[in-house]
Amino acid sequence: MDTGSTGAQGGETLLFLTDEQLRKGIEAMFFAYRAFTSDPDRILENYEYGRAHHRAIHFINRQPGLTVTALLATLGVTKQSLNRVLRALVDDGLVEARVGRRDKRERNLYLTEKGEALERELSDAQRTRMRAAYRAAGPAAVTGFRQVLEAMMDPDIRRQYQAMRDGAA
Amino acid sequence: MDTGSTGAQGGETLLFLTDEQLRKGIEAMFFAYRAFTSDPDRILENYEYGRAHHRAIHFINRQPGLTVTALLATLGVTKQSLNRVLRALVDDGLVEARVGRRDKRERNLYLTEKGEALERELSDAQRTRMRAAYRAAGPAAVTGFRQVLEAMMDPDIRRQYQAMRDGAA
DNA sequence: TTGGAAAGTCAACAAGGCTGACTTAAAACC
DNA sequence: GGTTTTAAGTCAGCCTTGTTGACTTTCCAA
Repeated sequence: MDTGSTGAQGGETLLFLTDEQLRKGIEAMFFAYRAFTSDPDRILENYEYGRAHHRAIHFINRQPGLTVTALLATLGVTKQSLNRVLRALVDDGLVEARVGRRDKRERNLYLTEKGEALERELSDAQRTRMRAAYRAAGPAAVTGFRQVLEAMMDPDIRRQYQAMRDGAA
Repeated sequence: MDTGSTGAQGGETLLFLTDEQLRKGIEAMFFAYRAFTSDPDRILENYEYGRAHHRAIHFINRQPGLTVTALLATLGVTKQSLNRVLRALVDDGLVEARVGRRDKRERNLYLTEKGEALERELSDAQRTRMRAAYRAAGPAAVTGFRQVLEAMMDPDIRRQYQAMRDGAA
């Protein structure tokens, strides 16, 4: 039904596109992603937070002053779901929601010092693993890694990702 | 605190290990993984199943006859959590749990034809995206992609992954 | 001045994790 | 042969994080 061994343009067999190769990639994604989230998860247990809080903190740190709507779009969850998380972070003094200057309906989100401290703790753990993997695999592998991941994203998100990539120098 | 611009052994600056590069990698993982799971998720909505059922089906298909304990170790969840999922799949006739031949305490898990049909539907969708990403990025990128993901896994899981990789030809 | 957008909130629900306690059957050990 | 351990299964209850639906307040803009 789906052998993957489709004849290539140049007549070359695309061995890296066989079903078996694709399955390996699928499993690698599953196992690697689980490892990737495990370090921050362990840290978050000590606080009263979960993965959802981590994601909010990450993107607020990344784009300080972004609006709730923008964060909603980035995270891909509902307003109600994000609100629960955001309220906890604001109440606990990790995130500040300032009334928009141009448009007073908007809330611009910023990390407080306390929020930045947690962000650093979480991202340090995550970067440590990422750094070890990058170092083990080497620069060429890292380029390929990023290329495949980008190609896998939905186009809208890819644009957003690339804008963020180019923006934050 | 953590500039990432550590001097290399050869005196060369490791640009691919800067904090910024690592953060890009972290975000790429997040966005790509979400896209990666979205196709099967959409299909599963039509049935009464979720991501947990998909994972069980995937690994039973991959290693037919594996025991409940082995599946537990692969998925990294509790017995109670898996049981809920597995019971539904057995009751609905997608998975068969045969009493072990050597050890009658064990249950060897197999997909039924119905189970295989759903597995195919799910993995077709996931492989279609993976194939498009692989094709867009090219063989060299795919090699790098797999290398980084493997390096990111926890060692125990990596061994398990590699065994599965080498086993299923 | 009125329509619509941004934000926030309440309530209820579902999936899928978790812990703890306990049973049954069978293997393994002594 | 009796005891201990292991594999599986189950019940109950809890938590996080997602969902829908309904509704309010504020405020920009046509």
